[in-house]
Amino acid sequence: MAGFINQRAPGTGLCNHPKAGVFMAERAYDPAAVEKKWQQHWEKQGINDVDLHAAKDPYYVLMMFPYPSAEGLHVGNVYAFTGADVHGRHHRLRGRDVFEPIGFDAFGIHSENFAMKVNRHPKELVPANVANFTRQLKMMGFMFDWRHSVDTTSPDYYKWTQWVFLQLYKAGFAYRDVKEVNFCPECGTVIADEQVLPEGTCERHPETLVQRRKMPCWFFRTTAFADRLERNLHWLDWSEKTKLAQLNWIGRSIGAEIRFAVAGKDEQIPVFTTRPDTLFGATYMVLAPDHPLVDRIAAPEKKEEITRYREEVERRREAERQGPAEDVISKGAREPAAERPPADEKTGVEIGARAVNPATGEEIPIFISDYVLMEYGTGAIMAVPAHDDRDFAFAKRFGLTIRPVFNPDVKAVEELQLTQGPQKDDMTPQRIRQSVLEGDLCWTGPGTAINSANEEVSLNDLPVEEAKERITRWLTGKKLGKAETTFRLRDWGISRQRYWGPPVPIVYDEDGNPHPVPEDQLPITLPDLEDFRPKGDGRGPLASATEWLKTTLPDGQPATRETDVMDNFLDSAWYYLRYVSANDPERPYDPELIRKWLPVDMYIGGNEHAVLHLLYTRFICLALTEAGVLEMGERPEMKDRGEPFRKFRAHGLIVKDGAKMSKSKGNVVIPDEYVDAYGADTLRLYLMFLGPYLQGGDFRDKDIQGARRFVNRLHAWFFEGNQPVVPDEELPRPLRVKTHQTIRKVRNDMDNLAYNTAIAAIMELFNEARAAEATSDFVRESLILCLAPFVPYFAEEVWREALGKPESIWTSGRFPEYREEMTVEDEIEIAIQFNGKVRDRVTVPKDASREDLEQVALGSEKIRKNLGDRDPRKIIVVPGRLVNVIG
RNA sequence: GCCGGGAUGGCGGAACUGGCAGACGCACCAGACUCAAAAUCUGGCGGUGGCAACACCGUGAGGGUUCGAGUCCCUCUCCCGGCACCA
Repeated sequence: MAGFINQRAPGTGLCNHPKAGVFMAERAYDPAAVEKKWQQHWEKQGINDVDLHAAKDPYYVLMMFPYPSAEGLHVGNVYAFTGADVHGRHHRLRGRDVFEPIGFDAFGIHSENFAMKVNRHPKELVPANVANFTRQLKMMGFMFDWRHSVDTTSPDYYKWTQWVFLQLYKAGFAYRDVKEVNFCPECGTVIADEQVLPEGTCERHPETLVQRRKMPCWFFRTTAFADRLERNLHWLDWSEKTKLAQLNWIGRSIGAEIRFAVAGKDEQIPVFTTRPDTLFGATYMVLAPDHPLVDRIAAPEKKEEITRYREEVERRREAERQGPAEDVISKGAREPAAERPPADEKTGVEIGARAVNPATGEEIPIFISDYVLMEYGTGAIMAVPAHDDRDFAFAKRFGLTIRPVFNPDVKAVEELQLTQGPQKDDMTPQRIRQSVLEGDLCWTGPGTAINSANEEVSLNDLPVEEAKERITRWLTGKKLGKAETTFRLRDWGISRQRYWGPPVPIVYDEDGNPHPVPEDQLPITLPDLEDFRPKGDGRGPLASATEWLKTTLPDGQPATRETDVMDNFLDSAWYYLRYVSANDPERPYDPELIRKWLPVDMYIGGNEHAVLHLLYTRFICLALTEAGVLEMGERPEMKDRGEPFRKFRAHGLIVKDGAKMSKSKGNVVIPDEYVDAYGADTLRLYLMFLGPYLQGGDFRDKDIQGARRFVNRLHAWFFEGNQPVVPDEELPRPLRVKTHQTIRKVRNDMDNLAYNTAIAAIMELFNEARAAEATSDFVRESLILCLAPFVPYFAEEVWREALGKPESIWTSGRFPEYREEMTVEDEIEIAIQFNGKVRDRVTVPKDASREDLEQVALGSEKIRKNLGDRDPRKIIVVPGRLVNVIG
C-alpha cells in the first residue's frame, strides 16, 4: 500500500544526481509550493467568495455534503467533489457567478455509532473531524465559499431543521401515529423503509434483520405528494437511472377502486385493481390476514381457524426473517435472504362470508391470505384466477372457479413463442389459447374480452384498454367504484429513538396530547447526556434527561418533551436552502436570495441516494412550497415550482485495481498520500481522466504518473519553452484548426460531464502545440483555460507567472471562443473503400465535390487493381468521409 | 420474474445522427542522452501469415438488415444496479 510513496514522483526535479539537482529544482514543477502559495493567496483575496446579493448571473453548483467521518475524506468524496468543482469552475470561466458551497452532515446514527465504538461523545468527535475535513477540502482546491458553510449539529442549523418540522406540522404534513415500523435492534431505533435493504436487513448493519414493531412515531406525509413526486420525474433533467430508481420506488399504478358488497351484511369491501376489465372473471376475494373487516364479517365458527392462520403467517414471517440470518452467520458472508416459499404454494383460509361481484351479481367466497398485503392498496383484492398468476396459483390450490374473460391475442401468443425460444413441448399458440379458454392456463397478456356482459354493460370483443375504460365508466355511474391510482410509496417515518439528532419540537400535555413548540422557543437544544446509548427499550436516550424533559406549555401548564430525535435525512433534506443564508440568525433563508439562486442549477452526487436523500429532499421542498414558506425563482423549464434541482447528475463509482474499495480489503485510497506524492492538481486531473465521470472508473497507482508527467511537460513548456510566440494568424493552419477544434470539443464535453475525453483532447492539442515551430498567445491561453478547472492551482501559476497576467485566472480568465470556420482543415484525408474495405487513403480539398471524389477514387491504383477491367457497379460517396467503390 | 446499464488491445478507456475501430493515457519494446541507472526525449505497439508490398481475422456468442454495423433489429451468455406475492 505504501509502496508508491517511497517512489519518487517522476520529474520532481530532485533527481539523485548531485550536480543536476540544484539547477533543476529551481525550475521544475513543485506542486506543494505552488498549491500552498495560491491557496493562501486566494483565501486572502477571497477569490472563491461570491456576493450573493450583487451577483449578476447566478449559477448554483451543489454537491452532496459529506458526513465527516473520523477516517477523513475518502477518495470517493474527492472524486465526486472534483467532478462538481470542475463543472463550477468551468462555468465561472464562462462568465457565470458560481456559488459552490459545502457543509457537514454530522448528525445521525453514523456519527453516533462510531462514537459508541470508540467510547467517546459525538460532540467531542465532530469538531475534530470537521477540522480535518476542512483541511482536506481546502487542500484539494475546491472553489468553496467557506463563509456559507453549515454544520447540521450546530444549534444555529438545527434550530431551523426544527422549524422545518413545525412548518410541515402546521400544514398537516407531519403527524404522529402508531404503526408497524422497521426497528433495527442493532441501532436500537426505528428506521425508514428506504433504509431497509432488499434482504430485509438494516442499511447500517447488513447482517442484522430488521424487526417489525408497532410503535408511536412521527411521520411525514410523503404520500400526499406521491403524484407530483412521480409526475415531475418525467420532465426533470436528471440522470435517467436516478429517475428510474425513484419511479420504481414511488410505484404508481393506475386502475380502479371497486367496492364489493358483503352478502347479507351492511358492509363493503373496497379493492384496488389495475385490471378492472377482468371484473367479470372475479370468482373470489382475498383480504390481508390483518384486514380490519375480517373480524366483522367472518363466520363465528371460522374465528378459530382464522386466528390460527394469522399466527401461522406471523410465525412464517418471523422464520423468513431469521432463517437467512443464521445462514449469514454460518457462512460468514452476506448472502441474500432465502426466498419466500415458492409463489405458487399459496396458503389461506376461507372466512365464511360471501361477497357479491358487482358485475355478475354472483356470490363469491372470501379468503384471507398472506399474498395480500395490508399496506398496499386497500388491503383487499378481487381475484381473477384466469388472468393473474397469483390468483391462479391460489385458485388451483383451493379448487376455485377459474373463469376466462379474455381471449388471448394470437399475435401476442406467437410473440410469446418467439421470445421464449423453442418450446419444450408442443405448446403451439393454438394450444395455449385453448388452455386459457379452458381455465388450465393463466393469461395476463393482451386479448379481447369474452364472457363479460350483464344487462347494462358489455365488454365483449373489446381490447384490454377499452374494456378498462368502459367498465370503469359503468362502475362510476353505478357508484360502485371509480378510476384510482395507488402508489407503493409510503409515509416517511422520521422518529429515531436515538440521541445524536435534532429533538422533535413537540411537547405533550398531561393527557398526552402533542403540542408544537412555539417557533420563538427554538432551538430545543440537545441536553448534555453522559450516557447517550440507546437502552433498547424503544425509548430514546433523551427519556433519561429528566430535567430536560420537564417543560411547560405556553399557558403555563406542565408538559413533557418528545424524546425522539429526527431522522438524519431531514438534516440533509434542506441544507441547500440554508447555504444561501448560512449565518442568518433571524430566519432559515433569505426569501430574496432564494428567489435569486434557487432552484439549484446543477446537483452532482452518488446514485446510492436516488431514493433516500433525493426523494426526501424533493418532498421537503414541495411541502415547504405548498405550506407557503418557500418560493423559489421562476425557471421556464421547471414545470412545478416546488422542485429543488434543475439538473441532477449521478457520477459513477470509483474502484481500485478493478475491485471495490473497502476497509476490510485494505485498498482504500486516501487522498492525502497522493496529494503528498503528486499534488492535488495531479490527483484531480487523474481522477477526472481515469474514466467517464458519469460511469466511474478504476484507480491505478501506475496511471496517476501519466497525469503527473503531463503536468510536468506543460510546466516545462510554459516556463522553459523556447518557441517563438507569434501572432496567431502566422501559425500554420493545422495547429490553428486543432486549437479551435479543441475549444469546441472541450466546451461540449464539459457540458456533458465527459471529462476524460475533454482531457484527452487537451492532451492532443498540447502534443501538437509542443511539436510546432512557433506558438501564439491564443494557443497558450486556450490550453490553460481549457485545462484550468482540472488543475486550478497549476493554471493560476501558469496564468500569473508564465503568461504574466496581473489578475487571477479565476477572476480575469474567460473560456476561449472558437470560430466554426477555423475548425475545418483545408485539406482532409478520406478513405477509399473497395466493397466496403478500406484499400487506400487520399488527401482532398475539404470541399471536393462528389464527382471529384469519385474520380479520385477511381484513379486510385489500389482500386484499379481490385477492379481489374470491370466497371464499378456502384459508387457511394460520403463527402468528408469516404468513397466506397462496389465492383 | 420485471425494469435499467454494461461487455472493445496486455490494462484504463475513445469512436458525431451507421462511414477509416483502438483517440488519449498506462504498461511494454527499440533508439538517443549517460561511465551507468533513473528521469527526459524520439520511434514502435490488436492478432495471424509474410523479408516486404500486402493479405486475412478482429468490438461477449450466434443470426439478420445494409454498399458499409462497435453503433440498428432478433436470440443467447455473463457482469453491475433498481424493484419484486404491489393486486
